[in-house]
Formats: sequence, structure tokens, C-alpha cells
Amino acid sequence: MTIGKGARLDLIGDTAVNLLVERGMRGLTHRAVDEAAGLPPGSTSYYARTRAALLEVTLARMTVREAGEFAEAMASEGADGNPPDLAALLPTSREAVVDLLADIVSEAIRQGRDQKIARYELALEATRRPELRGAYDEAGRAFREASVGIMAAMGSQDPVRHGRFLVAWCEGIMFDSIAGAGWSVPPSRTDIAAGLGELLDGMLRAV
Amino acid sequence: MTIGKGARLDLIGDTAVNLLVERGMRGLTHRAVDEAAGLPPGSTSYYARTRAALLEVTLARMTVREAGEFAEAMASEGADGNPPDLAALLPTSREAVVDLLADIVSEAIRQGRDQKIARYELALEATRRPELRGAYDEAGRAFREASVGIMAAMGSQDPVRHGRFLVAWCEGIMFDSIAGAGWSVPPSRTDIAAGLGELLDGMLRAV
DNA sequence: CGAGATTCTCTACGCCTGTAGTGATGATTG
DNA sequence: CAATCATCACTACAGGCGTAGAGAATCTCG
Repeated sequence: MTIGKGARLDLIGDTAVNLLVERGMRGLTHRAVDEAAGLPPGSTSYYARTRAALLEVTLARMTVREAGEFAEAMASEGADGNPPDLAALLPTSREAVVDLLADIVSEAIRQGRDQKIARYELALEATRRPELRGAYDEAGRAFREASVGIMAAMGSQDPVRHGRFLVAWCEGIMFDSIAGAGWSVPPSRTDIAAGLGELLDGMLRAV
Repeated sequence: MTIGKGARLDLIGDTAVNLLVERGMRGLTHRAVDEAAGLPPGSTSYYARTRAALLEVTLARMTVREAGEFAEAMASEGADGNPPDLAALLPTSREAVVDLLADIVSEAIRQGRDQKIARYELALEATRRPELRGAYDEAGRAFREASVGIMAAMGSQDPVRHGRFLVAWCEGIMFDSIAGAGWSVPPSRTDIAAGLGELLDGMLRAV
């Protein structure tokens, strides 16, 4: 856990994520990471002795990167580097929620494509590797909890279900746009915002 | 294209799909298919000379299987085996639509898990293999077009966008339930139906 | 400065991979 | 029945894989 070792592991993790995107699970190998990262041959094999270890390093690194981006999206300006208090930043008005989520989804489709593909690849792998499941679930928890919190703050009658479905809707748009066959052209931010508005209206209308 | 060859290819395709689910992209190899299918060693290598060919066989087989299931879900009873006329069978009332889609999604999560995992795996691969993209896109087209048709029939102001978002919502629920971290317990059919109702209400409310 | 521990590099092993060629088998046709 | 041909089974090859261990380099501290 020295600082040097951490940096090396970060480099390996970053490189592994890129390989995952460019060449898929079959292209992510110890030797390929060495080569792509410009490390001496055998390095990755040393830092991640088994394949399972390599996947854990990859997932851990991806989680760190994503957490940073998420916090960034929430607060354009944070006093210290770390998320100050996410709960306090949650939007509660319909417009603010639509705005924030439309930003996140639209950005993910356009700039965050690689990040998402790596995540899908690891999600599928976690299907078969219980040791990855925990870390994977942890990774998206903040986002899911924020979603439930938002729905509760907006007066939802069933914030847990609504929060989950809100995340699922976003996830579906992103998956279809990135890996699926839904769109020849990805949906515009305007379309996404319109869809989000409709979904929220449906969820929040009087029972 | 003799009948014998077709059967052999179908067996290879089916086995390949299973391997994709159980062991992922790294576990799908010519030799593994031979072994799992009980074919003499080298057979898969003969029917699909390259890896790209093997993936195409796999995707083609999956598409055929899915098309059968989709037609089945639409018409509990079909005169002949082939889909008689999907367009004529589209539901148009809110209740009927909610019912049909809740069935499909709930069934996919509970019984169709493997089918979906294989599909996600190939979707990701198609990200890097243009030759798979076409076949993949084709595979889900009927479903997507049906969705747009349904929204149009229900009086949507923007049936294309609404149809796509409806599919995306379903896709998101399925992905999160199967490969994602959304639920410790998958959503019940009741929850799914409730969510679908809310989504449709939001989309169809007066502008 | 020098001994000991740590960190890293390099190499070797056995196994599995995609791919292609070669010969056996069985059907088809004259 | 014999010749032709497509179909298939089998084998070979060159390269890549995960993994582990032995030694070099570097750092730590008396």
C-alpha cells in the first residue's frame, strides 16, 4: 500500500479498463496490460497474480474514476476534493431533477461511452464471479440511493420503487444508445429531458 | 444448406449460447463447443472456420430462438407455427399494453435470464465487430417497431420517441435485474406493471 | 556504509487458442 | 458396380494464456 505501488496499480487499472473497451474480455490479459501500459513484461502478473485479481483491480479502479465523475456532476464546485455532502445537494424540484439527470445521461452517452462499456463488461463477468459482485454492487450504490432520496423529496408515494425505476430508465437509455440497437442516432438531450419529465409526471401524479 | 448441416449448425449455435452464458466470451471457443455438444473434436472448427464465423452462428441462432419466443408471447395461440400478422395483434388499450409488457419483462427476468445474458454479451462484442452489428440490430427490430406501433395506436404525440423510450425502460429493468446491482430481489410483476402504467400515463397525458 | 528486507524484473512451464490442411467416409451418379 | 464428389473427422502448428519462482535491483535502517 505504499504510494508507489498504488500509482502502479492505478496505471494497471486504467490500462485494463481501456483494453476492456477496445478488445473486450478476451483482450484483457496480463501481457496485454504490460504492453499497453509500457510496463516491463511480467509487471501486471506480479501486481495481480491471478486473473481474478486483475479483474478486481480493474473494477476497483473503474469505481474510483466513476465516483469522481459523479461527484463532479453533482457539484460543479466543491470546496475540498471529496464530495462534501451529497444528500444536501440533491435537487428536489421537477426541473432541477430533469436537468441534472438529463445532463448525466446525455453526457454518459456522448463522452462516457467507454466508461459504460467497461462497466457492462464487468457487470456480465460479475454474473459468473461472486467475488466481483460485491464490489460491483457497491460501485453504483451512491447513485441508486440518491435516486431514492430524490423521489422521496419530490413526494413520491413509493420512493424505493420509483427511485429504482428512475435509475433503470436512465440505464436503459444509456445501454440502448451505447451497446444496443435502439438508435441510429443517439437521443438528444432535449429528448432525454422530455422523457424524464414524462416519467416523473407519471410517477408523481396523484394516486 | 442441406438439412443435416442446418441441424448441426443449430446444435453448435445452441451450445455456443449456453457457453456464452456460463463462461463468458473467454469460454466460448471452438473446442469448448465441440466438447459441450458432444461433437467430434474439430467439428465446430469445420462449420465455423474462424472465430468471427462462430460468433455469427451464435448470434443467428439466438435471434431465431428469440423470435420464436416473442411470437409466442404475442399470440398464445397461433394457427400455423409462424407469426400470423404481428401488427394485427398489437394491444391498444392501456391495460392490455401494461399486461403484455409486464408479462414479457417479468418472464425475461425470471425464465429468460440466460437468453438475456447471451444477448448482452453479443451486444458488447458487436461494439467492436462491425460484422455483427447488422445482425444484432436486425434481431430486436420487430420488438422496437411493435413498440412504436403501440404508442402510435394509443395516441402518442411522439410515437417514435415514446416507442423507443418504452423499450429502453423495459431494457433497463431487465438489465438491472439480471446483470446490474439494482435489486437484491427482482421486481415483482405487480411492481413492473405499476411502473409501466405510470410511464404510459406520463407519456400520454395531454400536452 | 553495509546487512537485511522489500520490491520488482525476467523467464519457464504446461495448457489452450484459432486456423488450416489431409485423409477417411459415405452418398450420388453413370 | 465403380467413379466422383461433398461432407466430415482428425491432426498439426504457431502463438498466446495464466501462473509461479528465481534472481536482480532498490530501499531501510542500524
